[in-house]
Amino acid sequence: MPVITLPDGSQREYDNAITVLDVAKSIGSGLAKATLAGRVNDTLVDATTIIDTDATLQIITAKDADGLDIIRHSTAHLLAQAVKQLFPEAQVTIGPMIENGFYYDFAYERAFMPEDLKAIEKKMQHLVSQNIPISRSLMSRDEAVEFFKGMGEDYKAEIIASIPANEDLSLYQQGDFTDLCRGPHVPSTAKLKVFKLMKIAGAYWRGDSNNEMLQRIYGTAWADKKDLKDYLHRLEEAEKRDHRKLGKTLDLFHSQEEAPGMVFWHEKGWTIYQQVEQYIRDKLRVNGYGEVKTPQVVDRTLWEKSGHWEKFGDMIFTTHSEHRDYAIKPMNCPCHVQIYNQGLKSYRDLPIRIAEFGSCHRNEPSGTLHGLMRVRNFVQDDAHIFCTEDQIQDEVSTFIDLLFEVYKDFGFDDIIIKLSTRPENRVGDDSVWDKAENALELALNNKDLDWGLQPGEGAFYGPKIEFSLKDCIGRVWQCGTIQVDFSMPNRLDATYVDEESHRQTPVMLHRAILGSLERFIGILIEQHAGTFPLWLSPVQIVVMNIAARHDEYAQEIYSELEKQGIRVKIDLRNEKIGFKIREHSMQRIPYLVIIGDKELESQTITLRSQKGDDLGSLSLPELNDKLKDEIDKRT
RNA sequence: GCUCAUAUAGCUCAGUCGGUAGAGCACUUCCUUGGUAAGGAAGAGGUCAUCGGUUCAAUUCCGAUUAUGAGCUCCA
Repeated sequence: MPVITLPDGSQREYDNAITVLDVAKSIGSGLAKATLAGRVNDTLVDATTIIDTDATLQIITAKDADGLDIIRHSTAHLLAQAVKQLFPEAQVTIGPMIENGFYYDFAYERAFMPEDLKAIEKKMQHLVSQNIPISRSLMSRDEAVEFFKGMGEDYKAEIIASIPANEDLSLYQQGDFTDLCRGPHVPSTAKLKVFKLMKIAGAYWRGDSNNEMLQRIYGTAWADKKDLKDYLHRLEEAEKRDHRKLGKTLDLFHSQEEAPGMVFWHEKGWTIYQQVEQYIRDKLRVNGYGEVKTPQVVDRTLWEKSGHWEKFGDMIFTTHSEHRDYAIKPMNCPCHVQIYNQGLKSYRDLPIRIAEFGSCHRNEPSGTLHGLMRVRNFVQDDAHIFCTEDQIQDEVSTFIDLLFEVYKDFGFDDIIIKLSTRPENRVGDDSVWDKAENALELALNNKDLDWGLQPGEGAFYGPKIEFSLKDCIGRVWQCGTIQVDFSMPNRLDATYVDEESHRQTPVMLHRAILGSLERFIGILIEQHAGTFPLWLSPVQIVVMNIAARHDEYAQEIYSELEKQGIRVKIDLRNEKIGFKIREHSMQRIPYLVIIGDKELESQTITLRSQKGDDLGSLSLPELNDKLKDEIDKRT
């Protein structure tokens, strides 16, 4: 006699054990039709699951986030069924749902082609129209291994074999296709209507690059057609913001075959770069950092001593001269320790904060290069803080404040924070790790920040906090970081004298806010879709004439603005004003100044915004004030 | 680094089922001096990524290389 409690608190009593779907039916036929699954006592289950005791129940439909997840997961199975029907030799592996959709990995001797994708999608549609019921059954582990081996599904059998023997496994069957799965799934293929296969890509078996490569088919799936259309539209819009595309059309930078992973900054791009660098330089100065500059080519023995050679040797560019091997520096920290080591340091000197915009080279694998986001030559807003263990928490806390201040100035407030703790392979005593991890965690909690834990993801020398920003396509890029390092100061013989006159080893904090300036500018380009706020705009204002008789006055205005330090250009070309406005608007110039008879007569200028608003006529001092004000506010 | 795809004018892209290529924009010259997102005309511009193979003939077919793109793996 189960009593079912619904989310609104109402209760229904049934004479016998009853399925989720039957409960839905008893509420209404519309709900029954929409039912995809149920949440019984906080556990997601199939619609066909039988409830035989008192329970709370939420009917899951496509309107619930969980419902959409289930649709995506079930669509992955539908994809696998279609592939097996079209390519019986293909072996299935795994097929989870992901953000916006799903994928399924197959092992197949021949590469799937785009035409195959079309055929598979058609087959999927066909399976949907057949309204094939999806049913769940249980099997012991060993039975399941035999079952899949018998079907020639070696990968599936391998997955199952790695599950503890005493566990029963659930299988989902839809027509001629059976897959191992935890579920839940939709009750029949007819519930899956809105999907699209997106692309084919390689993916390593079990995510290990030592294993063979499988073929992954990505798809997107939604509750209704409008959502799919919106999603595809979002992708199109995101493509327009692609920093590589904007970098070209806005003449910011380029790269070419002779220097893969390196950036040729053009005048306009370099102007942005310098604005960003100068901004952060000022921030560091007023926050107690001293800026330094260290060599780019340093004998490899230093890198051997620091431990980088052993761990990252194959990614370090090298050069040699007179029988000595040098590394093109992949990072600044060992050099900063050399500066720290000049002269004896007292505990009274700590903390010492050393900053550098040092050009670093890392020979990143060719397949990972990506526009400005992943390059082989980059500059970080890098700094190292040498301090005592007791000073760690204060330094971390102050750093986080500074980081948020900077991100805010750049218009970012959606920041993802992750704390990475001790990995298996590490240096240093556990007691020291305890102390460092606690310091980082405490600093985060004292600020009431949301953060995620990444156990085991810390660097070999210490735990770290990572701060990431999302780009326009939802890709997450790590920018800021603060890492505690117990290893390098010791390896490179850094010491200080404590209160009792004893030599101690300082702790070193590695920290960056923007991370790679290259990557950060890539994110800025996408964030603003190329239309930068005035303070970052490479060209802030363009002065243009209506006709040749206005040249002299236009030139005067131009010179005055230039004297004020405004990044101004002048356009006196023999073109119609509409043509010039179009060109400069497309180049995202924030303000356009128009000079004609009217302006010449009244000794004013007419101002037009990038968006196309007519801002009326202003005197030169008024214009200067307006620009200065906006630049200072960084809006 | 791995899988798959791509590489044609400064840019965006057509095209050649093997017979040395075309558009729009940009560029140059001339006309036009025009008030808020494209005024008109003419002209110039390409060893079809590189190297090799097949062929009477390769930009086109095949192979390798390099770079780029989408993923995977990696990221001090």
